[in-house]
Amino acid sequence: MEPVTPPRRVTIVDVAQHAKVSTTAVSKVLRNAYGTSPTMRAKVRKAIEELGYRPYAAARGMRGQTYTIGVMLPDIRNPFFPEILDGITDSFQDTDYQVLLGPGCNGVAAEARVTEAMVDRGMDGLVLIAPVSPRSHLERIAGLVPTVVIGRHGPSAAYDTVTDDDLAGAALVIDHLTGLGHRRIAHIEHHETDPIRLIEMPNAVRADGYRQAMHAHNLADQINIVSTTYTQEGGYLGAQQLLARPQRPTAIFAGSDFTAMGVLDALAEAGLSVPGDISLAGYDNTTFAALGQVSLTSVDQAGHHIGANAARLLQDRITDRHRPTTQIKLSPTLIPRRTTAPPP
Amino acid sequence: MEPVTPPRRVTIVDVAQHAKVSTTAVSKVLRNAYGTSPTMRAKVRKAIEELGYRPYAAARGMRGQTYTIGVMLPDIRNPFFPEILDGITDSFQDTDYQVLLGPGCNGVAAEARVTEAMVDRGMDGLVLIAPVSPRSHLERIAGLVPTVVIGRHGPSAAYDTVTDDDLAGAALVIDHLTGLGHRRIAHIEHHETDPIRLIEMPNAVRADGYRQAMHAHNLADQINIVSTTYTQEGGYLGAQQLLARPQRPTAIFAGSDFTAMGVLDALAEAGLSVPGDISLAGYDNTTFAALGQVSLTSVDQAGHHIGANAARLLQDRITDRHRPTTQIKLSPTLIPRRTTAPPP
DNA sequence: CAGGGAGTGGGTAACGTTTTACAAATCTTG
DNA sequence: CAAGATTTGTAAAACGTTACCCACTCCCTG
Repeated sequence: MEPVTPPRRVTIVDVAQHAKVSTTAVSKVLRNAYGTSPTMRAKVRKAIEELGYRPYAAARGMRGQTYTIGVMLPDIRNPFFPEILDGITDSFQDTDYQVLLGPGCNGVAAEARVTEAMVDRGMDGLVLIAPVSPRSHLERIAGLVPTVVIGRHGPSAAYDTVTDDDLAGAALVIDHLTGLGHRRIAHIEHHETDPIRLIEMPNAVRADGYRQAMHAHNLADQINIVSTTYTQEGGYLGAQQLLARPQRPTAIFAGSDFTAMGVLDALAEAGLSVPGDISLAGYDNTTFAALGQVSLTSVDQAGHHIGANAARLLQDRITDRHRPTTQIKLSPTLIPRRTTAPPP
Repeated sequence: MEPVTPPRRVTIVDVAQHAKVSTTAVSKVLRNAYGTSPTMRAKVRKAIEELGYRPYAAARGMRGQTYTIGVMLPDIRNPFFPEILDGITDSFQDTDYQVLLGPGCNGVAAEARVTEAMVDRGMDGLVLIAPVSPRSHLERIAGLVPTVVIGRHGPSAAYDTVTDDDLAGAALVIDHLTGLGHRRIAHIEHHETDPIRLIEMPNAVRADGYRQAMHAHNLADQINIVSTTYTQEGGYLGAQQLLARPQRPTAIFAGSDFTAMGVLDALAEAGLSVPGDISLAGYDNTTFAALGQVSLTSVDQAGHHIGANAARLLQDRITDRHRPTTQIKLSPTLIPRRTTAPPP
């Protein structure tokens, strides 16, 4: 019923014969290269159309280009990443490049596997979203393939970066809460010990932003941090710890929306109302936060812009590998919702 | 500072020279092919290790295999797909295959672009998750590359399929609701007109399951369907329509969790309590449903199993392209939560 | 001891595209 | 109209890997 063997692919040679030109000519037309007359272009285009020819990426790869962009994203479950991804894919929409994703990178080993696989597949450019790999690995990869890193502070000579201004984002939250009259504002952070990551990882920068903003509002004595993880469970445990401390905070700044979800669970369990007893703010403005039942005040990173900028930087670097690297920092905005209100 | 040009890749030739064997020998070791002595394997392995050699996928692709599996997923935002994806990637974890994702496929044109791109890149196998493309396109692709289709009912001679038993899933919901005492149970479906899709698409099968289950419970006269889309907005509009109809239902079966979120918004706006005034059930058991603030009764498709089965079928088909096709249907389970209760 | 099978290894020709070098044809310009 | 410059097209050589075929050595069997 179905063909026993898949039909042989139409190649550039078939096109050349059909159009009665050389294979070189076809190749030139495909790449919009120099040295083609309008007449020839027309002939070749017609032949390509009639034969349904499509260039074979593997063969192209052998000569240097695969027209493929690899995007590594750490956790496909985080509803913040799709925004970035859309920004990237939209930017490559009208180019010859195809974006492919490397999935499920939780941890250094998995990231290494995926990035190496992308290099092995001859990808023309890489976007690494919020990688946790050590800097040395990122720089090695960037030395092999044009690379843009998203969500990692600290400049590099090897790769361009695009980040959210997490320092400013934390300040937005504290400004908002102090504006409402809060003074006892606690923070739940994602635990970090490695000295380089304390400087580069967004979670560490957010915690730093919290401290700086509290200082700026003369609330240094109210600084109250609990250190868990950016997960629902981390938020749950973190909130429990906060409630066990002597002076109960009137507001909690959770480092991510995921964390905030866990906090909500813990507060409900403790019989506390939000925002009646305690105000709560998150970070990332995920789909969760926008749900009517949740309506969580959160910080919106301009995800689409982040992705679009990364795509632009990558295209620039592909055309000129030796251009000096760029660092772009994008400003977040606060989305006030129903989980924040004046203190009781 | 950084190397001006990326260093030339280590090739199989370098390895062969270093190990003092032929390139053929190296290739054989790499592929665990027949005709290698333990001594030679050791020599080659050592050389590979010392030189840090990695096979170049593009070159392999020219000879037929790229060791790459492509997964097309329609909407990265749907929190149900990660489960499937994990099932797939876990299954390929310990093989030489690398899984890559094709992103952002909303619509027939985008799906065609991504699938073609995957074929062009010489992928060894494809998994298409809930594709909306016409059947003819799916069969064409499957004729070129081993393919497994997830979430599309109806058998094909060209590709294997793995689906949730949506008929049974709908029955689970109706059984649960009638068991609680409900009789006026309405359903919000995703609108579908194309005759083939009415048979093949999961949303259509769910609606059908609703009808059949209502019949089975002698509630045929209570069948009450509103036709919108599987989105939050679709749920919102659908619920509004239902509330405007003469007899208000005591329970709503939303075709997806997304839809249910919109229903919750509309009910809250109408001043109705859940489950006090109206019970609500969704489908997919997404992360949303599990949130403490939402706690939505939903149907869980065994996502991980779906993915794992798809991976297994794909590997089987790669080893034997002419094996007859298989259709696997997996049973869903109901997860009762706090949005369903006896009618008022 | 001839014949032959099993176990090892290597030589070589693809695979489909782009790049480099160059020949032929056409156009400028003094 | 000659001499150079530009345009238009081609032939052939890579790129890194694998498949196919052949050669050689043992060792077994009749």
